Amino acid sequence: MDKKSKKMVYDKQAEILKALAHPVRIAILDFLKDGEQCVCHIAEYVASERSNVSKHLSIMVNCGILESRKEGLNMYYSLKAKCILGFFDCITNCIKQQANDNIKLLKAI
Amino acid sequence: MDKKSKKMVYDKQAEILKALAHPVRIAILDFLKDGEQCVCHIAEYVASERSNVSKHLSIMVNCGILESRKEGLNMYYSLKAKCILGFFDCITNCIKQQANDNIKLLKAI
DNA sequence: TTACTATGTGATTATATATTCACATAGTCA
DNA sequence: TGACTATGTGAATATATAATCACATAGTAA
Repeated sequence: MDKKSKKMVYDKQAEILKALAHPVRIAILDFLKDGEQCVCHIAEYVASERSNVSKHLSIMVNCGILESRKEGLNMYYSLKAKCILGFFDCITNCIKQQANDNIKLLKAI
Repeated sequence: MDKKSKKMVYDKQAEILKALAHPVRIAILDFLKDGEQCVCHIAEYVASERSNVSKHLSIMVNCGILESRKEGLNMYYSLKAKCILGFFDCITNCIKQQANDNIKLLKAI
């Protein structure tokens, strides 16, 4: 792959990772892991304004992480890219290892 | 888990995802997938200033994604959390699906 | 129709992140 | 020692992202 194509791929990959890299959006993904939810329940779970939650949701829909369907007045959002749930085991391991390192450091002081 | 603990976990997870969510840092991870590299080679690969690359590297070291070792004048960086490489298959699938959707849309117009 | 509800959008402001440049540090080697 | 090289850091600036509020839209139901 040439340099320009690689740059394009890195940019696109970053776009998707950016769409994941926010505590509110991570909370949403966690909430959606067991199935679709409407915006009002999501907003309640993440304890944030609905308009703000709408924006977070649209960021994730736009990059293909979530999908939505309308039913009456409600919009239901669900996880489209289920493989993303697998990321969190790896991330949790990083966090645990860091925490253990800190404990060791603390004992050494 | 109570709300406060959940919030802490989401924040920490976001911190790690943020550390991944940048095209230069993704390029670095891609470059390091086959083994350690010194800063000068990394800077050359990602085509960015060394001081800037240093900062990107320290972001990833600080959250446990990379580790480093010094040899003479050079610092060698390597991937510590190898499981992160697995993320990119999932992300690439999202990108492919989006691209296919766009092709369908284009044909429909 | 009118009043109501859930959701989305645009403008503004606030906050966080990235880049650049000048300089500091640490190690190498004549 | 002094000149050199690789790397890191701090301050300033530039850019991107998030939150808030007021308002718009679309569907519901009297």
